[in-house]
Amino acid sequence: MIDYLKGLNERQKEAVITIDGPLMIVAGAGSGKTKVLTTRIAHLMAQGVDAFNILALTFTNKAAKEMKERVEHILGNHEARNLYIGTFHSVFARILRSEATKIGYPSNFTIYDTDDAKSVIKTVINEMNLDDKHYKPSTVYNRISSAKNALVNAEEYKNDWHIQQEDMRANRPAIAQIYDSYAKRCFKNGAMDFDDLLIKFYELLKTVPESLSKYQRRFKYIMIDEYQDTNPAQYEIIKLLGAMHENVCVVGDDAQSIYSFRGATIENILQFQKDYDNVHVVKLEQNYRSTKNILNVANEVIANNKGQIEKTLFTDNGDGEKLKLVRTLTDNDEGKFVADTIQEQKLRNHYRNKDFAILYRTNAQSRAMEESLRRMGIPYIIYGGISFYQRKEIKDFIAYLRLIVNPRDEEALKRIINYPVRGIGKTTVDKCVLFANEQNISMWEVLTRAQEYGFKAGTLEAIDNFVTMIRSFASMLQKNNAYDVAVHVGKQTNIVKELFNDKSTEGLQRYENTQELLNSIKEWVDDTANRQQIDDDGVMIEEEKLFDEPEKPQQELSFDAAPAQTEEQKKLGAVTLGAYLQQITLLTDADDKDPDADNVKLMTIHAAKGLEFECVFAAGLEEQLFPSALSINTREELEEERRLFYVVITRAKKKLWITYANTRYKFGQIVQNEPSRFLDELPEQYVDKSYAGGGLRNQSSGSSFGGGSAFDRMKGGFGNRNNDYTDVANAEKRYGAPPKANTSKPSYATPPARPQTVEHKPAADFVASDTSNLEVGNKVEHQKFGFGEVIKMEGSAHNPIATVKFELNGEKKIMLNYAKLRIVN
DNA sequence: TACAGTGCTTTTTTT
DNA sequence: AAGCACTGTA
Repeated sequence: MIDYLKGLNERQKEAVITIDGPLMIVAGAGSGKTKVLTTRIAHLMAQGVDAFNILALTFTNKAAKEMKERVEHILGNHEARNLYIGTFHSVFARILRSEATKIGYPSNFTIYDTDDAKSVIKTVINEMNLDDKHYKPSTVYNRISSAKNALVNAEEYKNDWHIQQEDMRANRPAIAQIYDSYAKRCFKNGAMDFDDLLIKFYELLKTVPESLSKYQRRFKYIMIDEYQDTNPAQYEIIKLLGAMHENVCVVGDDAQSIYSFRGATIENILQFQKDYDNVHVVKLEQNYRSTKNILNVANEVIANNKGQIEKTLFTDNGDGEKLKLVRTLTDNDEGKFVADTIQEQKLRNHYRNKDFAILYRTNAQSRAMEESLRRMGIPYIIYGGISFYQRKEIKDFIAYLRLIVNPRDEEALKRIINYPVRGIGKTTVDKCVLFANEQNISMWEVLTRAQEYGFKAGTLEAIDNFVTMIRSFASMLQKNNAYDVAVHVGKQTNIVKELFNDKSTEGLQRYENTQELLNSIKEWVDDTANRQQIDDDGVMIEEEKLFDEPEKPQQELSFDAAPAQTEEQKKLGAVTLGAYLQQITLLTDADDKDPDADNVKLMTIHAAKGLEFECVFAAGLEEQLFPSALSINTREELEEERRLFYVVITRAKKKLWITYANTRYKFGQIVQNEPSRFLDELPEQYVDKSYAGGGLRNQSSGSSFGGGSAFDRMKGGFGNRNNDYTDVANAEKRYGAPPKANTSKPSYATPPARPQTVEHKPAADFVASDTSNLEVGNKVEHQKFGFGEVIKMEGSAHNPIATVKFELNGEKKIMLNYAKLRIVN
């Protein structure tokens, strides 16, 4: 075993060896939080605590996986596999899978993602004859979700005066009713949405004493990462689970609380100290991640927030470079600047692609970045946005699988009942739903008893065929693993073939996606089976059996009297389709991307929480965007935006660029934004300001205005101002002369002083030479820098870079793909 | 019933 | 810009 206490500082050591009683670790950014958590788990186990008795809740699946691996590494054995580590949602889903029947759900309950949930809400709204333009499913969903996260059920929602006032004011008084119907519909469908995974688990603990005591006894040590981002539902669950042993350790940083929109509240940190006596508090204030310059800026920025736990981050790291604050004309120019700078940094400082992250406030900002990176041939990967599992073809495929496992899943059923087209159209579906509602049975049941409802012969036959097919699939579940079932379904339904026959580019892509889905199911089956192998060898014992007498096989709510666990099922073990589906919805797309792959990472700041990168670009620092226009109405909202800014700054280890554009596209229209107010908060002594009028690539302007580089265009005539700056004087003071506009185009800014260049006037007949054979010693003429001599060649064949010593302007690195050089000799 | 074309809306962040 | 719902046509 590694001497794990070595290499910890005093505070970290304190946090690790304090194992009994409530502990709160206030961990500043980059203070070695993960290290402390993993070491603490290893320490617990080294002290003889059984891994089965340790529960660790993380914010992402990725963090859970990493934690497991690191504990394993420290201990040098595989005991860590037995730890209960995962996200709140996945851990609770797993437990609920074995306990769901106690609260009336089938053990194969479906997990609805946000799209499914909204779809159900929409159905409910329409059935209530409400206008779904006014009662927008997404608005209603958010409202319900907030309620759930605060442990407010439909009944309480209806009776809460304050909540009702809010809904009245928004002229949406029916939300309480929708909430009620929605909850009932989900229950009837045997489905839980994301929030249900929390509140149903809470309900289980509250209403089933055996379950409460079982898990209280089991989880002797509880650890919670990213505690500042927990919501009241999670708080209450922890409180219940930890009540027996009170060995609850929470780790968080109030300065990084950025999920209040999801119901998270910093109150939980204060409440924690009130709820337990003698909370041991440890502050980790030494930062090991960033340079002094970066950290100083971060500290000053966050100091603008009022309420916070007092702490001061410091570091022994070097000063590092100043931060670069860069303004560009457009969002496209911003993208170009970022791509150019990455290219330049790779060559100059030998960085790899994976050393860079481009972080932004909204997913929509990725597009401009993507285009530039693609044009430069820089490999990148985008996190977030539409995940793989949200693609239509994937959801369709999975809907079949869901229906097979849980025939009450009405969302899945409606999705595929006529896909591929089989003559069960909208009219028929509507009728089925109506019958189902009238008789309070599931839509599936209506289908199985279709002959009772007087459908036309043709329709009846179509329904019959459909039911027969689904039943035949379902009969496979007991003997076949998830992969085999999926392959069979793909073949029999013709959905794969249909996509295969679509020879359009999108069709091809969709076909490939279904193949990828099948591959990933295969991978999951193999992985899971492997882990089972270890069970058989006695290293690991699966699931809850360890603690209680074996439970009675649960009544399957699926198909006509499903038999209890058979030998075959036991042999099949954990690789069932049901088990597969249970985890699939909870996967983030970050989970199946390799973080070590050598590509530039693009993601929102939210998604970057907990990560670190050598070089970071914080993009889009503009009013309306960051801080978001929607979050500037209250101090609380604004402070959360500022914390978000703090988070992005503290992701950087070595270098940080902060960029913003004068104009950018929004909903297909150009909008003009002021620089972000947060830029005012950057202390000048740590920041270099500059202007990138299109970066190095001013020969190939791809900017939306066409013709010439941004810089060139700027030199053109300026017309009338037509912008609506509200704080002109201040803006000028900060950022130089005001943006101006010519008549037809948006305003341009005058750049702050650039590095001095002695202007060179090229000859009238200047013609760029072919520079593919350029070599050291060549004399050249550059359009702007004048005459010089090539002193060094580097870069790759398709992106050569020459270092030229100019007579008047000194040494410059010239990217030959973009610059025009005339070879003189 | 199925598809094609048209107009309309888009809330920041996510399990 | 783009996706979606709705309308009209075959």
